[in-house]
Amino acid sequence: MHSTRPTAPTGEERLRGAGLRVTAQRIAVLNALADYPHASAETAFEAVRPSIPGIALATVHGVVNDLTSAGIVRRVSLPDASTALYELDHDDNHHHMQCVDCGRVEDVACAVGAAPCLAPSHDHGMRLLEAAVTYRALCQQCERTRDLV
Amino acid sequence: MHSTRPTAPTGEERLRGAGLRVTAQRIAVLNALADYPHASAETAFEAVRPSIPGIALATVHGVVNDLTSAGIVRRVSLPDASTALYELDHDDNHHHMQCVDCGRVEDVACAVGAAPCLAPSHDHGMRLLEAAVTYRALCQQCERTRDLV
DNA sequence: GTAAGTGCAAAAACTTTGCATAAGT
DNA sequence: ACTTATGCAAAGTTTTTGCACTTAC
Repeated sequence: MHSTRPTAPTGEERLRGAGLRVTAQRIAVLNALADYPHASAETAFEAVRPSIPGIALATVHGVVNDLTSAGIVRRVSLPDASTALYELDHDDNHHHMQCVDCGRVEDVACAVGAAPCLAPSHDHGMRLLEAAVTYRALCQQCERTRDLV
Repeated sequence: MHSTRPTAPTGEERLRGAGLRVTAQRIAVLNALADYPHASAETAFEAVRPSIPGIALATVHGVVNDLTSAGIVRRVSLPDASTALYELDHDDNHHHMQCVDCGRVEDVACAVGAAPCLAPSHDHGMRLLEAAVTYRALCQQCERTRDLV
């Protein structure tokens, strides 16, 4: 029997749903973010170049900005990365673990699921939207290297 | 009767404890961060200029980098700030709440206290150092402004 | 006296902007 | 057709680097 489970929307569907035009550049960037989660604009640019040789880095910046505003992509700001990273927004409110030495980033599932997953001790009169958790850590490889010092 | 409660170490004591030389610039930056928590390098620079007219912005960057490496200062990377912010590290493992509209930052006490205050669902083979929580929120003032749109 | 820190200028890294051209609807 | 997006180049921001000079120890 065939599954009746709804499939995740394609990049094209996501763009149309947000009222954005479907361009080769946007599709290519979405594909690059699927291949390289937590990619910088530069990384996405390099990943996209083979399929769209003429693309400009400024265009990639424009694309990730547009897609972030549309809620299709999430911008991730981590303490130990100097540049902004981007990932597909799957509405799963997951968090990130980063090696403070090499900067490697891993996803960490959120136990709660819906945002905000954590209540602050004081709301400072602000309306809470979401809680982003970053786990700062040391990966095995870096820990070994560090022991040699 | 006199209190026997230990006082917080002074900037000079913290510098000496880290094996760093005590300079007027470093003391001034530490004082600026006490006056302006969550200051950018530029903000600290402006705050320090009256007392040390000849100081260079590059020096402030150097100071906050050195003090961050020494664990005296914490670098705070927030999703809705384009520049790095710095605060004195009081080892209280507190978190931050930021208005996504105006960028205002408030401290949020951590219920647990000691880092890491939160356990990840999966550690990816990494040794956990600390969990940093950023609450993205909307302050009353910005919410009102937004309602007018 | 020696090593560490600072000031300055220049460069690097990252992102945005303005405008003509091209492409999507 | 009309509007939006792209490519390019240029400028804007933020941060780092190299080297001579100064200061803390």
